[in-house]
Amino acid sequence: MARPREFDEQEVLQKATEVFWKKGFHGSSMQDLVEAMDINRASLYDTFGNKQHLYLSCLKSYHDINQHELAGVVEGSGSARDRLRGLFILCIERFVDDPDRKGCFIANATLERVPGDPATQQLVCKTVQETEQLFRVIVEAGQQTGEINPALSPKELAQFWTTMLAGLRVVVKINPDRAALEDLMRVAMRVLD
Amino acid sequence: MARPREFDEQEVLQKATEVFWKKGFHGSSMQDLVEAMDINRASLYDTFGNKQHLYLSCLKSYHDINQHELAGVVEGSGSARDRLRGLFILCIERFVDDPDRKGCFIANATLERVPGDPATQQLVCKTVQETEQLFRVIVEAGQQTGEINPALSPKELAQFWTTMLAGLRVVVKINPDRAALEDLMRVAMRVLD
DNA sequence: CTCAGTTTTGAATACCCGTTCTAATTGCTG
DNA sequence: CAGCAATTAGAACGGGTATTCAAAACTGAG
Repeated sequence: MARPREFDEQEVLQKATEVFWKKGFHGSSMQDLVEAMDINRASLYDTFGNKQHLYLSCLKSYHDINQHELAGVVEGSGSARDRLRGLFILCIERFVDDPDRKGCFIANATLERVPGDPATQQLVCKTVQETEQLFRVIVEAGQQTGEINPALSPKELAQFWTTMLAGLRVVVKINPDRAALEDLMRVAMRVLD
Repeated sequence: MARPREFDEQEVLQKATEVFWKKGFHGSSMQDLVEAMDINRASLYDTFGNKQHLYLSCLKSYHDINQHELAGVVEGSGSARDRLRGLFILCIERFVDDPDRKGCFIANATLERVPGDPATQQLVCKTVQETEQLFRVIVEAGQQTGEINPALSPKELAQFWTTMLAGLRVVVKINPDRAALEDLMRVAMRVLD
């Protein structure tokens, strides 16, 4: 064999994600990325292809981590309504705790890159479907226990919640206040009655 | 006097808006703008300052047109619920009818430029407040006529609707389907009961 | 008809972009 | 320890970036 890598691929990908997340695709230069990742230009290109490909790798990594975390809440214990609240509170926490106020990387990517970048669009599309599915699982569970009005369409409710979550991801950029965001959630919970 | 301008300021500003709206701030080059506006570089700089300043002028122009249109619906005739629906349907129409799927310029600007560009942030902040105020007017009218549960907080309802509208502005990028968006609106209307 | 005042023109500025190249360095295998 | 193979370093590439400049073109007032 030959000389081994001096860096951990996941580790530097995480650092690149921070840059893209904060500055967007066009707002991040390769110079920014090289400095943040603390690896050489050539290593970057050898390992991650080009800027576009690196961006997608970051987006995928972010998506996987996030979706896994959300799925944990959905599969957790508690009533349907509690798990629904838990989902939102988790997201709100992430937004509010970030001193850089980067919001949601995927939401940012959507508004910057869709339409125009089919690869990003595809990933976002997948994310939306998965998020809807998470909500749907909760709704259907809640309808079985009687917590949620069984006359309502699980699909439409799931889409509503997904939209609401997307809205939070915009609003949080202007008003990153935990209490206000949780108030919003409480109002939105009324559609379940 | 001296030589007069060969172009109409509002007209070329509109063309610049299209570019920024479609490609974002960093995604638009001065070359793109010069070509789209069909004026000379120097004229552009003389009239609009620099790229950042032109961007803000576009954003302000878009904001004014949009807000004026929405205010028209709010001040129009019909029940509170009808006017609420009217507001959403107007926005949905705009999104769905656009072949470029640009979404909402201000939402795009928010996720690309906030935080980091204080001037954009300030304009977005103002827009959010104005939008909330529009919703609030409708809610309070509806509570007087008994269409809307008077026990609910007008402020919180207005914020909820604003968030919902923001959510639509993200979702529409992925699924620009009128029927689906109107379904979302109908679900969201349930919070008023 | 002159000429001051403005706009237009198109080139030029200096710098940053994403990407690639060559050469030097390194660690593992035989 | 020799030699292979991959990684590293840092310069170099052509082209694009936002912005400015000097000169030409133009309009209307005196």
